[in-house]
Amino acid sequence: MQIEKTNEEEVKLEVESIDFFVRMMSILGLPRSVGEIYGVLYFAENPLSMDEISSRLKISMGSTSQGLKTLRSLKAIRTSYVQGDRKDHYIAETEFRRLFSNFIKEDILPHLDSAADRISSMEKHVMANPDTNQEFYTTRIEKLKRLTKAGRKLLPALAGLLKI
Amino acid sequence: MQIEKTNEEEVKLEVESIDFFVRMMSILGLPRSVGEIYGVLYFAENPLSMDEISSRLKISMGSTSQGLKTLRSLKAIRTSYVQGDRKDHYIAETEFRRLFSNFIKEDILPHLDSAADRISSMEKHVMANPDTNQEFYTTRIEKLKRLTKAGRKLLPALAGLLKI
DNA sequence: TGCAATTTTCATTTTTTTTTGAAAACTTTG
DNA sequence: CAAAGTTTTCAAAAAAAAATGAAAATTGCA
Repeated sequence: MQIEKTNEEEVKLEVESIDFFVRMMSILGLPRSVGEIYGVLYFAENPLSMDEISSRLKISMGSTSQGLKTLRSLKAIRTSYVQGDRKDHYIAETEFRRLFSNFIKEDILPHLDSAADRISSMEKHVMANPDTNQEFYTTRIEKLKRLTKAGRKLLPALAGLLKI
Repeated sequence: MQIEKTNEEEVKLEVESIDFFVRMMSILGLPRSVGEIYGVLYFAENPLSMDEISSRLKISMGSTSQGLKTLRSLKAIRTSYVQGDRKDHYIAETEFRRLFSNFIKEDILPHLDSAADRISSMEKHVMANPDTNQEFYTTRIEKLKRLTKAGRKLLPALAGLLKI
């Protein structure tokens, strides 16, 4: 059984942490609950179980389970075995570099892949239509190609630049 | 008066373009209509007026006006004067480098600023509470500082790396 | 194995975001 | 300067996203 958080300042710290990560995650387009959960775990000295998280945040078990799933898939948290407790317990992964790299791989690159498909069908439409201003369209399509190519290179590299 | 788009392949190209940019903008958290408008303008050979955009996309003038406002504030489009027409006309800005740089400046950096405030109040709470595991908390706060500092440096530099 | 504890799923509800449409506010020019 | 054309604003409606909670599935232990 986890000891309750009683210290006033620790509670305030947790509140700030939650707020911080809610904002950060919202930049990445992740729902509020995901930020809240990560915020609680980030300053937790011990691994927390799902119902500890859910009751501290006063959010449902359903939301908590979903949020933990998202965070797990981003490898932003990991489970840790706790002696004599059969619940799963969670710890925040604090290597932001890896966290970002997973986010990019999982949430951004797939979009760039589908963008590539879209671009090649644009090319077909321009080819199929010889009597238009081909040069204009071709130039614009080239730009899109360069954009997605650059994105595909730059974004994964970005995480590597994070010296954190 | 604008000549109607009659060519079948051009219409298909426009549809792909709209789809492409709707997806791209949604990565950036921008609403569908913003992507649609940019998508129409990107492959337009001539500047388009607001009602041309709104009727091609079958969206209301209100949405169109809002979307154009957003795109203007990101400097993703610009107005162009058209002889003998009193409506405003719009052209897509196709330098993605500048577009990104504006997005980062406008939509990301402000969040990092408020993050900095949040971190300094975290520090106050840890200071105010001498009997806790100070080292643990201090280390985690340091990480957040490094993260936001890195973000503030890296993100604006990112746009510069886009050779587009 | 069977049972209680724990976690996940998912239809429904709630909340948030986006769009609409009509009125208000501008602008241009006759 | 007034009237028609154009654009913006904003309350209300619609759509999309997220949270709830209860039932179903899974898990671990006796």
